[in-house]
Amino acid sequence: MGQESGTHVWLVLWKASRAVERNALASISGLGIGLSDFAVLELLLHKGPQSVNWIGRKVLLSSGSITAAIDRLEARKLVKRTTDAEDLRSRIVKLTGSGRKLIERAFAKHAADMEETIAVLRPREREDLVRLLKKVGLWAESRAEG
Amino acid sequence: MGQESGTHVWLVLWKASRAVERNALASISGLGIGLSDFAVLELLLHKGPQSVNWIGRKVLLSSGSITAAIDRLEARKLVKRTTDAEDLRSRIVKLTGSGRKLIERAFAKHAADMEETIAVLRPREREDLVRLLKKVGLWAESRAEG
DNA sequence: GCAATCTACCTTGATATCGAGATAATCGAG
DNA sequence: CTCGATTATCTCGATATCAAGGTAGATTGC
Repeated sequence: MGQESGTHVWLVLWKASRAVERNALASISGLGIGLSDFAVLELLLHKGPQSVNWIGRKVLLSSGSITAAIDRLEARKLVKRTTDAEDLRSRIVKLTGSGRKLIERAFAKHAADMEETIAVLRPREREDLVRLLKKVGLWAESRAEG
Repeated sequence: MGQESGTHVWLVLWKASRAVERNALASISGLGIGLSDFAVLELLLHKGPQSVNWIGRKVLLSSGSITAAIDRLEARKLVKRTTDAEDLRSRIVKLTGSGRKLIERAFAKHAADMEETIAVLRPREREDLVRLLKKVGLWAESRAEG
């Protein structure tokens, strides 16, 4: 029994992530939005109005993708673009009333579903998992940049 | 300090997976193939010739996506479709000589890179991480189906 | 033996994503 | 003040993915 190889850890990580992602998607797709759009709305709900660019960096979308995402959400009147008085290049995105209502509902459902999805793990296990994932995640991130 | 919430565990899992995925992609994109194509070739290398359908299930691609993937690989002469004598509906996919050469090289590089990517984790930590990921992954998978 | 059903694969149409390049506003050096 | 560099956003083309539907071979029930 040798140690876990890098490829094996990666495979397991990938599969687990896919499986949990399917749970997350199922939890919100009923509301007609995908994971990216959900992430954008959730960010606006908890962090308040933000610039397009900043949102894109936070949810790991490229500049092209975040524009498309905001377009989608704006078309459905879930968010609104406003101009920043201080920097005319910057467009500030904020939730509309219906957007707020939708994301509040979606987030509550999502949180409940995610709770069930990781319910197999006991509190101590969750802490361990988070610690290990952060450790390898941060390392991988720094490697990906450098 | 309450326990880790489901959404937080999911967020950390997602970020770690994305970060490691970027490493994996960087490791093989130099050879002109993406992660899906790599997974297909790697499967053929280690499991031998297989039917299109079976490959798709193994690498978690939909029927449309796996066809497109095999088309890509076939266009680059990395794999070849042959007919199965026993079931004419089934097309058996096998590596060509150059396909084998490519994936052997790619896999070696990939394995080395993944080893470095998880090098922050000590053997014991890797085991823990794999155990926890499998636990939550299997659970999430069964939930996604049911 | 043949009709109904199933299975494997492919095709098509709709989305989502990215990267590169375009545009416009801001900043900074001189 | 003005020119070049930087920053924020958008546009466009290419790629990847999925879901649904189509075709042809295989299987089952009668």
